[in-house]
Amino acid sequence: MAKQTILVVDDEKDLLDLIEYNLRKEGFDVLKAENGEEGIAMAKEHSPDLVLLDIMMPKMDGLQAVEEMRKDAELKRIPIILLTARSDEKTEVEGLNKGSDDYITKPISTTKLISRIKAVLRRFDEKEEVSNILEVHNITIDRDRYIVYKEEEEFHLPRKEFELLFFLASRKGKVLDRQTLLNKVWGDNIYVVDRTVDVHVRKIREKLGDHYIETVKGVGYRFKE
Amino acid sequence: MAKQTILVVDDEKDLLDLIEYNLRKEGFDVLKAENGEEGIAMAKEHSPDLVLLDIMMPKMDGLQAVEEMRKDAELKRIPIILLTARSDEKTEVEGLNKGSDDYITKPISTTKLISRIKAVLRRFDEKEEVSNILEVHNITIDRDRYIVYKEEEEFHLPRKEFELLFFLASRKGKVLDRQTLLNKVWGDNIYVVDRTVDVHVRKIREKLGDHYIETVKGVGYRFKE
DNA sequence: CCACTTCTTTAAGGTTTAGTTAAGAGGTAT
DNA sequence: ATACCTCTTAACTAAACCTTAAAGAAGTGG
Repeated sequence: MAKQTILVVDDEKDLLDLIEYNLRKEGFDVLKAENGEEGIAMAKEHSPDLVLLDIMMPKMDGLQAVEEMRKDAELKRIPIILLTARSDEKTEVEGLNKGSDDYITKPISTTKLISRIKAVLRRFDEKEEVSNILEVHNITIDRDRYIVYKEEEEFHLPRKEFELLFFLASRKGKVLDRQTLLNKVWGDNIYVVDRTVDVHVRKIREKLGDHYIETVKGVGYRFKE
Repeated sequence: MAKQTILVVDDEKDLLDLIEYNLRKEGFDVLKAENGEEGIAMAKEHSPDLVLLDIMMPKMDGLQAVEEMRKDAELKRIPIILLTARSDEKTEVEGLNKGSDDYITKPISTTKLISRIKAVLRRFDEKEEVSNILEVHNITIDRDRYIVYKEEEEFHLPRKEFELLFFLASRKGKVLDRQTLLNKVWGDNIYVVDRTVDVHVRKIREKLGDHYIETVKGVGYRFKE
């Protein structure tokens, strides 16, 4: 699966870096902003999967930012977790009322932070009724089961091969260059040489036959229509 | 859906009334008890959908009450949320170990209380969606009795192994990653390392054979279809 | 048809992930 | 108290997977 992006908004640089470090270690992509205004601008530009928002900030405080985001059509469905210096019931209630999805008090335990983030993301994922089953040509790619079916036969591809196939198939017909594939399947900040894509394509062809993924020389690969 | 009933057990009458008021406003039915004993009696009589339990109480304290409930076949699957005067890591851990499902510290924010209650209920609803008796392959998993039957043989799995098996079996075919399993079987706010899942899977395989739970490397586990 | 670029294929090595074992902390039952 | 469970963790092993480099094949443009 492609990496999920988290926007962290906090005016304390040190904390920002600490959180970034921990989130990246968990495999998230991280965006940083140092005040509410900047945060909102960044959210609009990058559509992160979740926003982690400090309440106490200059320029525009966290609560205001929550309000802003909830008013904005583009942003209103992005989950928000608020951070605050100490447990402050009043603010907390206010935050939750304004539309944040969870609330964490400093000092932050990293484990707790990560698990809350994942819990919130999962809750949102479950809401989306996206089908995880693709049927193309004579094969079925079932992402719930991680199985590819082809004429009664089951193929259990390793994760990267499966994700690559799934991604190509979900964009059937469109030519995707190697960099795009790397970004979407491997993740934005992961550096691997682009030949890696070729090798995976080869493995897929080896298993399923070569009539599914087409090479477009000089550009990339395409799942045949 | 019919109204869900919540049993609130607390010796402070004022708080009891306050909570009742707020729960009713949210559309719950409310039962009240003023000590552990009374609470348990009431739980047996009315089978509430959730119990909200103060830890500090005369007669029988909250932790004892949790224990009692977890031992009782009728009551053992009713979710419990504990209330306590202040954050106390030790008691919290103890409470969760004894089998409560969540933990809230006073003073209580109404919003938070409601949202935790709904979260816990949601988790349990998901579990209850399926019948308590699953028949898959040649085994029967009976969650009313906590027994797995396999060709005339009975297997009494420990709680966690059982719940894990049950959860996997109830989502037969779907690959579930470790984090999801931890959250659904162990609970959202409980932090254990994900290798714990592996160990439990191993124990299950050891007892029932390894043809039920499949590993999907890099992703998670799946109950074979 | 030659030179050049881009892809394919192979195989090895390194990394990541899962399996396994054992030990310790708690709890429970005798 | 003692022995026995259950759950969790750490540490080691084993295996699957991913990545890379490099050599050969296939296209492409002059």
